[in-house]
Amino acid sequence: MTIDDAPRDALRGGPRELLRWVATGAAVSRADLSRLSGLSPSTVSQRVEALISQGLLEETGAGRSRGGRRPRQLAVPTGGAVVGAIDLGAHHARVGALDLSGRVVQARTLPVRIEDGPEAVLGALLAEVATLVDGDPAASRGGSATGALRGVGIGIPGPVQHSTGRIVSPSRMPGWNGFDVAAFCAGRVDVPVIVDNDANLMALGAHRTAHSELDHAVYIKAGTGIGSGVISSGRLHRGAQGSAGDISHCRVVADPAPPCTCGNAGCLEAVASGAALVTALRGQGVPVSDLTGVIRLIDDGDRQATALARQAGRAVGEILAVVVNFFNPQVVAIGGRLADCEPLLASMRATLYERCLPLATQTLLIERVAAGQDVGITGAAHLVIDHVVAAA
Amino acid sequence: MTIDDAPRDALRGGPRELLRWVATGAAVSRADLSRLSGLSPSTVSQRVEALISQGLLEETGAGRSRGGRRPRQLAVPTGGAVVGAIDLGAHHARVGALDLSGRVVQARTLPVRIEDGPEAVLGALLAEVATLVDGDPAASRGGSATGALRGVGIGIPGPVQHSTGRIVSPSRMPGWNGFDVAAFCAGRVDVPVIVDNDANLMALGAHRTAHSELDHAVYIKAGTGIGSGVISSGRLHRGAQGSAGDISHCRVVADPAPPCTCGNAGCLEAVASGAALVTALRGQGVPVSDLTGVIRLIDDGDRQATALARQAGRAVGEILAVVVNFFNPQVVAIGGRLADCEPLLASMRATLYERCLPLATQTLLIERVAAGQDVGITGAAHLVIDHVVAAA
DNA sequence: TCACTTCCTTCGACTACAAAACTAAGTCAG
DNA sequence: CTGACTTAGTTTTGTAGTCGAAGGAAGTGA
Repeated sequence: MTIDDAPRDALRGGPRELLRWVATGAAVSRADLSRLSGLSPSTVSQRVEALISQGLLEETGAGRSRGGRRPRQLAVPTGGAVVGAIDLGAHHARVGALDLSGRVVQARTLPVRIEDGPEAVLGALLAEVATLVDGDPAASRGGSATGALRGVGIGIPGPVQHSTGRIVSPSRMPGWNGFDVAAFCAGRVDVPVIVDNDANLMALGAHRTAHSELDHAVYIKAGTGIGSGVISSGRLHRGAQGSAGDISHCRVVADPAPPCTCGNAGCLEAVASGAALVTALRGQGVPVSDLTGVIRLIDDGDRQATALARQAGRAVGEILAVVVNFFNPQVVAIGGRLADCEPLLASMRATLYERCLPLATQTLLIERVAAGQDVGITGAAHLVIDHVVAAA
Repeated sequence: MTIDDAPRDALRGGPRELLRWVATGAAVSRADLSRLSGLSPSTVSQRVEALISQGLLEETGAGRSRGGRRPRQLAVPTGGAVVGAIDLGAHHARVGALDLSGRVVQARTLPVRIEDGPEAVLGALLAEVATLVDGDPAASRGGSATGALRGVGIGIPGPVQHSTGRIVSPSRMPGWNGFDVAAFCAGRVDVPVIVDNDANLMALGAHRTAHSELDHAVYIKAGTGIGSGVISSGRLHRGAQGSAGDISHCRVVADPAPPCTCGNAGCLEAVASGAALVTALRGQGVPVSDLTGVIRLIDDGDRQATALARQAGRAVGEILAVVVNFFNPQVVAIGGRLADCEPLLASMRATLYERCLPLATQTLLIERVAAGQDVGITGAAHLVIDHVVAAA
């Protein structure tokens, strides 16, 4: 199924925004919404009515008075697991069932063998989504229209053409090239399936969670691979081919320049990704098997591992410096498993401050992505919710 | 005076867009506009009426029949020089008077000595604008409301906070730091003055002229200095501080890394700008005095100059590769005086194709900015026109 | 001359939103 | 515990923007 881009009303008083204000707790009553959105009370009432009738919003009794009539409290129906989300990683997938507010109701991490191919992997994950959604006690209690699955969002650790849902020459996913994820899933579930790059989903999740008031943001996902997601004017920027944010094969100075899976040498991914760190440490005779091991070594203060982490941080900072000068975002946040790695973060920060225009870093926030391991599925859910609300 | 950002209706059938379609010749009649915009004939008629009554549009008799009633031709009042524009450069300024369609009515290039300070320079240029506008024969003929000056747009070769019109730590403009251009000009002319970075204006001019149907574009301005302008979702992306596109101090690999005016070494500007080429050639004992001389040498096939141009092209390509991977534009165009320098362009292209994700370059256009020396003032005029139409 | 096309306007209807009036339900001072 | 005031939300009415249908204007072509 083909999904067009996020519609215009995303900003400024659209139903989507009303919903989000309620979901985030910024608004509790119709009066709040009226104040926040600038819409007249009558219009808000009308829209709220519509949202309630669609099951996207509900009344939850009266609130505390503020000196007059008590507000009729609004809430996004919680506990109803109505959105499925899959955040596929190199070795694991985070699968979740979320409610309409974007809150995680149920989630679990599953081991994944990408090399088993798309059918096997996605089939198993979709089954798990179904289990999680059905297993939600609230849903089985109620079971009515409100509790029904409304859509599934999927994040893929590689280039995805969001418009078609097709995977395009991924570097670490043998057997997935050209696979039409959306079409495959459409055959298994009868709700909309939205596919996007994992870094994009992280960006969306992090932005909606922590930075919704900022216009321009860049999120780096540093895990086994390395990628980024871009928010421009409050919306996900996917670019012409949908490959925006894919900085993994940007060249960085490194001596020696390690060869990359793409055939070139000195790619950011070959220097700063989790996979690269594992390879490099092994090459130095350190017996690590995976990224977890590397992170443990760094946390333990291992000299070799720390040096590599610093180098990785510098490399990320180098690329990010160009990005920050060019794009001038309000915030740069780093997520993924390497985000908790202090030496990497520190040298990334240092490089950024050293190499950027003072004007660009003057008020720039450089942060860790806060939302933890559920950012990805949160972002996926938001994408689905936006689509559902737009279609309503 | 403070100017807020381009309003929302810029896209999709707003008065601005109608005007532009007429200005570009894409539409000649109300029927054309209806087809192009998707608006109903009645709505178009109504809007056109409003635009005509504001003097922003006029009827110019009947057109050729296409098998039925002849269209009542529409046109933007031409010949009336109603927008002033200044494109300030390091040594010269292009000053122009343009009509509401963005066409240049009168323009001339003046020598400028930036070091004389903002008051002297801007004072002289504003006077010249007044002369050009008044000197327009059509304006003095008609002289009515239509021919009155509606606004002035100014491009500055350094960082500008577009929202306030203030210059922020420019690297090659001694005495200009912190100067409030908009406030200064507001005291001299009684129409809106809009100030922006010169690269942004070039980007806007080039996009409106040649790529108006593309969503995402990057324009490099390579002259005495080096900068870029970014179009995201059809609109100028200025970023958080308004410094977006300022890639002049991104570091590139160069051996030896030449020192930059900013205090660092190896900045793009210190390797690939016109000023850098002059300095480098002089350092090699070649007696050139300015950029014109360098370009002549390159055109003549001088070995040293060509080698430097190639190095410059590689440097630009290196940075641009990151930008293209990150931003994934539909087009990258290079303008400024160095854009006509073949060796530079060629090695930039080569570097770009070598270093970018195939997905990102697959359909990427890499071009020269077409509009010539008037792109800047054209962009400035568009900014002013957009503002005028929005205010109407 | 008549059917048909294209261009544009007029008019009625619909929609989205707002302003004002009104109902509902509370607080608080005396 | 009563009446003035406050806040919340609905209903009613009005207005602006847009569309669709119908129709007038002005042409072409058989």
